[in-house]
Amino acid sequence: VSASPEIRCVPPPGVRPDPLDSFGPLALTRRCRRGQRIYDAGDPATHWYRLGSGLGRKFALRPGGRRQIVDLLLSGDFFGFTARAEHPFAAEAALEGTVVTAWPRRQLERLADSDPRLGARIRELTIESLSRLQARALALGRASALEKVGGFLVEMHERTRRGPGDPVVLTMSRYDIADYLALSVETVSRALTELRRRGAITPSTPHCMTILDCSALRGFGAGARPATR
Amino acid sequence: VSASPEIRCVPPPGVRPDPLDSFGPLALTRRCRRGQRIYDAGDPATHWYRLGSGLGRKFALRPGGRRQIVDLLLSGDFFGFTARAEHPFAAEAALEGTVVTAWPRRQLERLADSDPRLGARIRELTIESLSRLQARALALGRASALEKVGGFLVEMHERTRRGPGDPVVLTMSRYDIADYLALSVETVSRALTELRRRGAITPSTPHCMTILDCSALRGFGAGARPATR
DNA sequence: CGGGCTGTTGACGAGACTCAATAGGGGTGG
DNA sequence: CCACCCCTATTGAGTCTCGTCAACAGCCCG
Repeated sequence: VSASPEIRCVPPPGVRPDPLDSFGPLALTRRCRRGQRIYDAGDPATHWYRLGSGLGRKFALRPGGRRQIVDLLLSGDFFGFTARAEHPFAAEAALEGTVVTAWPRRQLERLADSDPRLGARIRELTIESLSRLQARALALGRASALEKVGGFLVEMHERTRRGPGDPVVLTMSRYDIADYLALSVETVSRALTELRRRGAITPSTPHCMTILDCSALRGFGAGARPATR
Repeated sequence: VSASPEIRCVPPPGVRPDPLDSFGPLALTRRCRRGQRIYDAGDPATHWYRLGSGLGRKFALRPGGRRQIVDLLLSGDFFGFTARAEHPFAAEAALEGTVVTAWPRRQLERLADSDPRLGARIRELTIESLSRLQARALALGRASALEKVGGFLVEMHERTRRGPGDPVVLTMSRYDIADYLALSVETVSRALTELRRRGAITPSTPHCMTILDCSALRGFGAGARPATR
């Protein structure tokens, strides 16, 4: 946990209250610069984290030098859980001023043993994280680039908890999207252009667009193929 | 939980003892036919499960009719955890005679509140499942088919806990592998042929092969590409 | 004002998917 | 017990998507 200005006991704004907040004295909140590491792959997994605001990315670097983003972290997302003693992936802030809260893992686990409410909350959190990753396996398995990007827009719209008519705000770069979907940047860009051409989205700026046809986004590229059994 | 012959309090053989086993009276163990559903997508998530022996698959059906296997379940794997009230995916036995144990979720959660050891064990299980899915996101993100299939062989070799020189036994069909890696059956078959041709594996039967060059399997297709961004 | 970063678009080629044919195996029913 | 058939696995040929290389425009920041 080597980072810049540290603030104690500061509940992040805009996030619903949490049983974990009652353990404020244990928590350590800090503000990160863009690209700043929260932890590195191989670091001892001493803490659990929650992203307060901004954007984070959990990723691995492939032998070829290519980056694979395993999970994009939005406000309220918990991360850093691992069964092993060391983090298998790295995590870093993807935006300037990203706020991250850290709890010491050992102490929290001890407290959970005496406080069922905390224990249940932690189970809930890991299961939520699990659901996110399952959805992710599905997204990565999608056949076409159009379907991947379309599904990504819907996912982001849902995860940022915006109304049906509200535009999606993509705070991450095209490179982040590409590495998240295992596509090239050019393909992501082309897919967005194509979705626009087909009238599924209307972009105002490159990082903000309105979803016109949500169901189309989900189903694009899903050509009727017979089920392989 | 609508299934054939039900056996109570039968600890599955070949699996290490578990705190959960002390709740035998709660558990319900059953033997499944090949292709038999354990639960369907949309079913109320009333139970947690462990696969005793055989093989299971957790999957989703895409609009196009294509199947995406979200997780392959091996002996000892726990599954069925979800944050929601309903299972987002379906799970079924992939082999004849697959043995599955089910615990009622509500009761287990109540017990976990009073027994820290059980609570910790459940946390551990979900986190293990989490790790498996993260590794999966990585596998699906791999670029080439050769790399996907190579990585799959290594994953199966590790997960079945066999010695370095022991052959990998693939109890699942090529279709299962294809749907797991989001490839077509033909591509999987061709990749295996190519790996054999390159001397990375030596197959005895279609479902059993010896890994000769493990590091090659991992790195295949990882052509040196410059890091995006 | 200049330089690097980001985003978009075009041209080209490699790799994966589809369609198709064939061989082997296991299970079922006659 | 045998024969048939369906399921599984493999291989070939053609098409098409996506990755790569390249060029270019806009923007922020120094």
